Amino acid sequence: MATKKETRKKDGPRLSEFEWDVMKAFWEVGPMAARDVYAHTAAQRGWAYETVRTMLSRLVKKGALAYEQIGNSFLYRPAYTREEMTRAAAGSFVERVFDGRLPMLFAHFVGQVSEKELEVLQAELARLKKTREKGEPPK
Amino acid sequence: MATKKETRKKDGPRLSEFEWDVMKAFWEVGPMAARDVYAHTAAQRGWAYETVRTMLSRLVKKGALAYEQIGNSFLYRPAYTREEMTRAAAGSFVERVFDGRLPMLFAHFVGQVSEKELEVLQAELARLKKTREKGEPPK
DNA sequence: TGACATGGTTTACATATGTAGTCTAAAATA
DNA sequence: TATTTTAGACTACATATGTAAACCATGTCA
Repeated sequence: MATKKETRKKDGPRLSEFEWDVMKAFWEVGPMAARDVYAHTAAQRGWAYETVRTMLSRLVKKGALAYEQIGNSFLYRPAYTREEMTRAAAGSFVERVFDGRLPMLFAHFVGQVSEKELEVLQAELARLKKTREKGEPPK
Repeated sequence: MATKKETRKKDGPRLSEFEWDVMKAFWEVGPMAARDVYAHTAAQRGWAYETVRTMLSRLVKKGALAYEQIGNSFLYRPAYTREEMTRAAAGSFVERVFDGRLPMLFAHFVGQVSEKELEVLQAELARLKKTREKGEPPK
């Protein structure tokens, strides 16, 4: 292990389950106005427009979304990348469920990968290993 | 199991973050009375005894803990194995954060494994692959 | 047998979350 | 300019969660 002390990067605020859905919509389609979010999520979630706006407000309040005014319409966009948010969520998940032990996590999930995913994963690991052997710090 | 539909004892109730801590204590040390849980968790969490008991009550109510009376004392024990609970938590996590795509999950975590873990993981994958090639269904 | 331990039940209270409505201000558009 | 669209701010309300106290029943031990 390169470093022992996990440096707390800007992992962003914690998102609730449904807030994740909203954020994912943003990461998928980019900046949106409230109406777009409504169109995008209500279709699958059945949310009322007002509910979407409450979600947006809360996300803005907790700093997960930024917005800029374009004329009368506000354009919201994620204040963090999906990777950053994912890092935070993944970290607390591993901590909570697997006591922070990645091997436990892998042990749990490897059995679920498909044939093809397995091969992709193996290739990836091989590549990662080679990268590390070359001394290049991963990521 | 005669019926086929059989409500396949699903993966247990959803646990909150701190409820996980309580459950982990049980999976680690086995059945406990309230005061044991208090001794075990309060040390690290700073919970009041009453708080521990509230946790226990809620966990019983949501079916995560079972208990049996032994004299005056009640002995609580997990109603699900850690594996079952983990499966549920892991499933919803992968769904929420990685859209249910395991490759995304692996892509996220492989970069965090240490050298040694990497090798162990590779070995495990190789073994898994071989197992599958032999036609044995995984798990 | 009476105090104490132990557990149950109930209550409390703040924050978070899911789900939404209302009322208002400001901007766009007819 | 008047009407419509949008966003904002405030309000609502149930359930969940974190944290705990109060009160009650009953078994246990001195």
